[in-house]
Amino acid sequence: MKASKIPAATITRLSIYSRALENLLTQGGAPVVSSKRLAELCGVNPAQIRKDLAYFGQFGVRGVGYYIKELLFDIRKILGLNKDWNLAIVGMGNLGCALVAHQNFAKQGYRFVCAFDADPNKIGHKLATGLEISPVQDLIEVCRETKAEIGVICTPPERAQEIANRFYQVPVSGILNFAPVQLQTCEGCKIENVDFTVKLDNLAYYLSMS
Amino acid sequence: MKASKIPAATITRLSIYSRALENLLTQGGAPVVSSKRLAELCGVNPAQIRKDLAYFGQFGVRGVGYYIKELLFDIRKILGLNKDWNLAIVGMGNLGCALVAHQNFAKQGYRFVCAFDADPNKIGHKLATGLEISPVQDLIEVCRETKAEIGVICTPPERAQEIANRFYQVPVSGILNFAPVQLQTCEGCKIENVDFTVKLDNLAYYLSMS
DNA sequence: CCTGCTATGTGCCCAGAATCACAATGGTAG
DNA sequence: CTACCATTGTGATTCTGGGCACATAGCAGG
Repeated sequence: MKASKIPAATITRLSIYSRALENLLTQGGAPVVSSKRLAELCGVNPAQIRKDLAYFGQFGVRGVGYYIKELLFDIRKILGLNKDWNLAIVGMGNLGCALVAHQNFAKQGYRFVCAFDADPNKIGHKLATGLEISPVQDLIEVCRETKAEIGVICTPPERAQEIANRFYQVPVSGILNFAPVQLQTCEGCKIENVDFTVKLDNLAYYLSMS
Repeated sequence: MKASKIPAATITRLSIYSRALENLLTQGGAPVVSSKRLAELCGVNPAQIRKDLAYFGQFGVRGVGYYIKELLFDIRKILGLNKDWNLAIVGMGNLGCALVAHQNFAKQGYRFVCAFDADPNKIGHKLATGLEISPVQDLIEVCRETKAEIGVICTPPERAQEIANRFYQVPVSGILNFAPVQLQTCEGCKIENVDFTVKLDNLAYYLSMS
């Protein structure tokens, strides 16, 4: 497809729209939503929403708005969420375990298919979901067996790059990195960082301004 | 100060620079780093770094580079990290507990001073740090007593807005929101969202493209 | 003291993204 | 069937932010 012309920010917003649409669905109410209303819920400009959607086709009805259920379906399809995705997670500390147990992943079709840790005491331990922790030495092999497509890194920062390199060898096509370091990238593997201390630093900056 | 003219992206990058500088410090080596080298570590353009810093003054030595220790100190000061920040956290599920236990917060000067949950079974339970879980009904009162400045929301999405509204009444000056909803904002309170399912959706999109 | 080298600080330009404003169009009521 | 209304889809405009390139300035060596 003509992927590269679409702003990354648009994709991020599509994801946010889908959350809002899900909420609208569970709340019941009218089966239609206008770009104006959806914009309020998402904190963006109405024209922004229409333009974002325009990249992918025409989804609305003029004079009416967007049919919530259908639009949600279409957006999920655009995002590639009409299939399940297999996740491999490394670093089963507090955060790692919390992520595996977290509801939102499963709900969106993300499934943890293998988990790793370097600590020998943790190997073989079963998580709440029944998933068993494997030694990190076996990462490449187990990832291939379980057909992991996305790697999740929850290790301390000094270990993160090494784990990423192994993921590159599997190979996985994407990495979600929770460690506060900038990973060296690799052709064919897309990296997304989740760094909440960065977000906190942002808050600290704005608070110390005013 | 002349806050508003500075791009949000610049602040985010400053935070990333500070991580890289911390790593350089612990690794030892030369006491000086060039914008070129730092740019490699952070995955950005060298000119970008110089321009980001230029918003706040002159920190380098021409022909030499930046003194790591001093630059780190200066950046932390810019970000408002030369003081400790008091955090209040709501929703002590897996994720909430993991955050309280997480090392990186304390290291950067973020301290959890109170914790809340709606589940009566959890009230009074002590966390690993010695922090005791309070009933969410007492949020406003306890936040004031403990001088909480930033609120952290780890509740399910349907509860998040209600918690935010209480935080507004305290008032806190910032909220770090882990729930996958767009919170209604409030004058004087800055909100930062940490939504890793959005990041995952981004990955899913790019992977289903190629 | 002077010359050359290196890396910063910064003015200028360009690209991309957000917003505005309007034309196009489907639905509805009379 | 026709006319009107509401809301989408989109061309044009504006603005923010990133990158290039050069002038500037500190340091080292002779």
